[in-house]
Amino acid sequence: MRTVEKALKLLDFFDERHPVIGLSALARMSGIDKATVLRMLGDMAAAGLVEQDPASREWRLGAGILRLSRLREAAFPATGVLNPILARLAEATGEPAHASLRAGRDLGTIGVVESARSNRVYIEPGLMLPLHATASGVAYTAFARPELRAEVLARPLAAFTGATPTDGATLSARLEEARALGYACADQTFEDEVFGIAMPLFGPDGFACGALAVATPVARLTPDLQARVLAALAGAAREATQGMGGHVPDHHRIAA
Amino acid sequence: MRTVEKALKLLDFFDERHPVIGLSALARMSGIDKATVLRMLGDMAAAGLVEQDPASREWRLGAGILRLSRLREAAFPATGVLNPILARLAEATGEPAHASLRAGRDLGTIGVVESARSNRVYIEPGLMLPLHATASGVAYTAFARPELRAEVLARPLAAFTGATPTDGATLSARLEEARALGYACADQTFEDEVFGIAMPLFGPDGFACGALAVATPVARLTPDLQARVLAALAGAAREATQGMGGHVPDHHRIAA
DNA sequence: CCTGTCGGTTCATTATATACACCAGTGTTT
DNA sequence: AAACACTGGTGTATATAATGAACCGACAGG
Repeated sequence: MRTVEKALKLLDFFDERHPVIGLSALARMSGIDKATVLRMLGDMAAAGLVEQDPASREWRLGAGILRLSRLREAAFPATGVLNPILARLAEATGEPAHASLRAGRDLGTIGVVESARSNRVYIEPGLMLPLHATASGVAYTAFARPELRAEVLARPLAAFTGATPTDGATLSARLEEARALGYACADQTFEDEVFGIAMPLFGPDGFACGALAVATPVARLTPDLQARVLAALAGAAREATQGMGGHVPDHHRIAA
Repeated sequence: MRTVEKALKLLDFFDERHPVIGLSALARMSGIDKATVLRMLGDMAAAGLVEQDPASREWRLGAGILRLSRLREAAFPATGVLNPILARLAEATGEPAHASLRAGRDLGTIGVVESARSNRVYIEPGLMLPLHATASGVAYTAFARPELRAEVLARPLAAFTGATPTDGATLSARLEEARALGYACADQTFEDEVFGIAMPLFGPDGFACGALAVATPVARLTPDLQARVLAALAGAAREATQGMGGHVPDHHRIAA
């Protein structure tokens, strides 16, 4: 594997449960030799992607990421546009809403607004959403560039729950359904007890660049709630696409 | 040079003036062969650090950065804490305020709040602030870990204006002055006509981890304005340090 | 038609990354 | 106290992965 790719994969070991990681632990997690990991961390630290706590000698994501993030937001506003839309969406539906954009192979969650309820789905910040196993992923893939659809179908499809589509035929049917409806649903395909409803966000080229989604506990899902969510999502997704400078293609129609 | 380091240096060519860059242009700017740059971009795209516009084939910073940024903010809130403080600081002083944190060799600007005035200093988003040539850099370096001070003094000091301190003795005096005063001033040492006033932000270990600064056009700087800025900065910096979980060391006293 | 530039690919050469062994420091357990 | 199991970090021979010149097809302008 390419060295740069390997080094950057180290970043993926940092998440909500592992905000700081020691050298040996990171080497163990990644299966890469300690000496190599250390050199990679040093290189990434020089770019500000990671930084080392001088006291504990543990590593964490670096402030350079915040700088790059600001830089990207200045050129292509996404977070700034999406957050207020997510807030209204969560308010209107009473369930947490989240937005994700293509980042590498999968969708990276870049915005989450929780709902006020106590029993609600928890969406981890920065969670990666697999394209075949989430409502967002299916909604995105269905309206992404055709090459991507073929590529996703060719990949091995990991099972996250018993309901995860793991064969190309099933996934292909889901994608067709999403294209017909204009949105995608995921009934516990990624996490048990969680039902996801998602609509694509479009880029300037008329192809999907991400998704907007609402997640509810299956126990609370009623036809009425689903209808309300869809109505709110449709407006929110259109607004989000326009706000980011995207273009909703003519063929994209929401079943009302 | 290490391959990973070289690859990540490519990210630094993206700024406000160059939000998207083509392959050949990036190769030219970096002095690295086209083929190598392409492979590096591919690896970084797999991690979501960059992405390619499918239409124009040009490259830009990727959405994965937004994801990582959220992840870091969830673990170590900085932007979220600093922005409201910056807003109040800009409001109180009438001049733009900015915050920066250590990112690699220099300070990376991670938050800027402009003032309402028409004639004001413009701070580019994501700008890197050299440690020896800016008020923020001097304030940070003066209160950073001693090893860092030695390292900075050992580096060659680039001149940005005629007033930039380029020899160790001058810089060393500036650092001593900053340590005595508790803040640093920069009279056109980075940009002509710009006067910067900065105070350090402290980490949990009692050493500086960044800086909070106000920039004014030299023409407008009066003793009165400087006093107002210093008063506002002192409160803001203390608040910011505490908000990020840092610890203001006992020896750090602000001359009132 | 010629020319310059673009993004991208190929492949022999070589420079770079790798992993083993090792070191020093620290905290636990015996 | 002594042995042990960790930790973060270093040095170096070996092998792997990075490199860059040449090349390709496409496109734009003169």
